[in-house]
Parts: sequence; C-alpha cells; structure tokens
Amino acid sequence: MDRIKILIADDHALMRDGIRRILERESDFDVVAEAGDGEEAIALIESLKPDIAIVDIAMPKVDGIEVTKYVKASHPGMAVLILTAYDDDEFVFSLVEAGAAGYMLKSVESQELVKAIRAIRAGESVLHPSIARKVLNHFVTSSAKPKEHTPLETLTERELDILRLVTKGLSNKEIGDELVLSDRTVHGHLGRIFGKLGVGSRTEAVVRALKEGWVSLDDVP
Amino acid sequence: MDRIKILIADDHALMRDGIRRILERESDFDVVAEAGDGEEAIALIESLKPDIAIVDIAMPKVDGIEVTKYVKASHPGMAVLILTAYDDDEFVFSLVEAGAAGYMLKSVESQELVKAIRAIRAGESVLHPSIARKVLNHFVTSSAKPKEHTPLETLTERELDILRLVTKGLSNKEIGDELVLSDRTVHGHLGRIFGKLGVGSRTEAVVRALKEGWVSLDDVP
DNA sequence: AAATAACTAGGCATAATTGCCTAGTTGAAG
DNA sequence: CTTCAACTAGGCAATTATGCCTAGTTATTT
Repeated sequence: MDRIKILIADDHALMRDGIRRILERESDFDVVAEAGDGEEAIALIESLKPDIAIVDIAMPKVDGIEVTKYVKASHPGMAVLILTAYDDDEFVFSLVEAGAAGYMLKSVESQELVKAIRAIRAGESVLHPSIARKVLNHFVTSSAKPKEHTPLETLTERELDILRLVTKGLSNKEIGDELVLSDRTVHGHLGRIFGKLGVGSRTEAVVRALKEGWVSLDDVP
Repeated sequence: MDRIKILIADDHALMRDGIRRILERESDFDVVAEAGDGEEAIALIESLKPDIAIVDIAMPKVDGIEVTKYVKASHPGMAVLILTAYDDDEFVFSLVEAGAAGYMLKSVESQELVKAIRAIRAGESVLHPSIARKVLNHFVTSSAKPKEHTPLETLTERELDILRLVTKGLSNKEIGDELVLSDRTVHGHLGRIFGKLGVGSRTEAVVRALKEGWVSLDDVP
C-alpha cells in the first residue's frame, strides 16, 4: 500500500512541528503539508489531496468544524481526524455530525495518535476514551429527556437586539431610548424573550445569552 | 558550560513530546523531565533542579502561575519560560509579577523557542512579539488612567458567594434561603458589591463576574 | 483595650421589574 | 384577500430591586 499522505492543520507552529516529528518516525506515514489556519488547510487539501487531515478546532479564519464539513462535502473519501485541546461535548457532536472520522485530545500519547491514524486509514473511527464516555452519556440522557432544555424557540432579531442591551446592564427605559421605543415595548419584548428561553429574570436571560453565544463577553466592556 | 537542563510541563502529552523532540536536536540542551501537571512539575523540579522550566499555564491540580511563584520563591536562580496558547493580557501580567523569565505563545516557530531558551539562559527575558506590544500598551494606558476600570476593591468571600448565586438568576429572597440569611442581609451585601464593582444592577454585576472569571459559565447550567 | 473589617439585619422610600391582559400596524406568505 | 408573525404600545397589579440610613455581633489585628 502507498504511504499515508497526511496534512496537519493547527495554528500552533510548535504543535505542528511536534506532530510532524512524531509522525515522520513512522515509515508508512508521509506528512505532505502543514497549515496554520483553515483557509490554508482547504487550499492545501485541494492541491495535495492527502488521505488524512489532522485538524485543530480553534484556528484563524476558518475553524476546524468548517474544514471538516468542507472535506466531507467535496472529498467524501478523505478522512478528518480532529486533534484538539477542547474536551467539550458540543464540539464533539458538531464534529461527528460534520463527518469527522476521529476526535482525539492533545493530551493523548504519541503512540496513541499513530495508532489512531492507522485505524482511520483502515476505515475505523476513533474517539478519545474520555470523549467516548461523553458520547455514550449523551445518547443515554438525550433519549431520556428529548426536550426540556432544548426547547429554545428562536428569538427574533428585535428580541436579540433587546437581549444584547439587557446584557449591557441597561434598564428597560434605557433600552427604549437606545432603540427609540417605549419602555413598555421593551417590556413586552422581554416578556416574550423570557417565555421563549424559559427563564424568569433578566439575570438568567443574560447568562443564557452568553452561554449560547448570542452575545459575547467581549461586546460588554 | 554544562548542557542546559530543561523540564517541560504541559498537560498535553503530544505537545510535551513535540517540544522534547525539537529541543533534543540541540546538542547543548538536555531535557531532563516531563510533567503532565503542576504538582508533578514541582516534584520534579525539586528532585532534578533543572536550569529552565518550560511551563504551560493551563494544567491540572496546580496551574503554571502557581508553579512560577513556587519556583521563584524557592529557587530564585531557576528560570521559568511560560509557553502557552493563551494570548491574554491578564496572564502576562500575573506571570511577569510572579517572576517568569519569558512568555511565548505556542504559535511560535521551533527555532524561536530554541533561541528564547538560550537567551533566558544568558539572563535575558523574552516576550512573544505580540505580547510585547500588549505590555507596552499596558504601560501607556495604565499611566494615562491609573484607576477607573481597575478600582476593583476585592470582594469578600461572602460577597462572592452571593454574586455566584445572583449569577444563577436567584432573587435576593432565594439567595437568602440558600445561604440561610435574611433577604435584607443579601440586599446589604449586594449594595456593597455594586459599590465595589462600580455598577448599578445585578445584570451588570453578573456580566462583570463572568468577565473577571469570578464565576464560570460552566457553573450555571 | 481599642480599632477595624466583615457579616448580619432592619427601616423607609423610590424605582424597576415582571406577569397577564388587550390591540393596532406592517409586511410577508398562503 | 386572508392569515400570520413580528413589532409596537398601553393598563394594571404585584413583586423585586435599589439607595441610604443605622446598628449589633464576631473575629482579627494593633
């Protein structure tokens, strides 16, 4: 069999270099390229067509999830191995959905990574042990309570506007001034927001907005 | 001169391995140990007394900042090079204060890291270029406005307890029940919290708590 | 012993929030 | 043309929150 062509995408040069040196000790591995961001990764994938792309989630310009989606859409035979520092449920499910063949944490031992690559090459899927547990938990709990915490009816644009200003600590009246509305209107919107989010106070709504990423902490200096 | 004895502390085995392989190519470097968490790092520093400890910030049990403080307190001659993924002002100042001899990001090229180690061995200090800029900005802006956004009088433990519960969306009365207090007491604490933080509503206080890291979003499911 | 800070609690007044209604307007979709 | 969702606005009542006071207790420090 030909050597396994591998691409490494990670914004940390040191990590790329380290992984490359680890993989290059394997005679059947061929590290054909390194990319420092998602855009570069996609370009190199197009021109070099590696067998496996080792991709970090957090990268500038285009993140690992997008890269994975792109790869599976345009090169279904190509495998993506996510290698990341994030031990986060949400990412795992996004990636599994996007079609990643593996999800390993950077805390993995070198030889485990090597084994994972060979397994993926053989058509298997690999999950970091601590991740596998979470995935199982997910299926168990998600079949137990199909809704309850997910019934987020989507907020309208206007409601998001108001929620953003609430997060800045403004009162209903101040929000009204800001958006040129009556404070009663703000009051009405807020009531609907609370209903949709299933909360009962602006404090909870704010935490929810931040948790879901509607609003970033950076927006609130 | 003897070879430079180096210890690598990082919770990512892959990163440790990569750095080790990079450094081992230099004939005057001697990687004497690897540690996967801060506790292990301190133990190994005690027994092996390396010249330089390369330390990640985010590590289990004991973080890199604590390790740095420990090293500077008990082995003033030993140097600490922080190598981390976090491009964050606060960490830099904490580390500079703690006595780190260098602060490099993991996005650095291998050869830069090698050069940094030699520089530190020679008694110099090294800062990642993008960090250096921030440090300069800090001194410029901090001399311009000595207070204003920094006048965070420290909150007491009790105040933090209350702030944490506020972040969960509880009312004063609910917080009182939780902590076995009168709601008036909670009211009093909150007033002092607002004063210290310079805010005027629980919403602002919550955002502040999250922004400063008093409370984590993970604590609020 | 005296001072200090933190925690506790209450009074009192004002302002803000929340809940539950109705209802007009607009624009897009059927 | 009708229907529907979203945005707008208000009435009304009840609850909370906020600000500004005082003041007792406890533990620590000086």
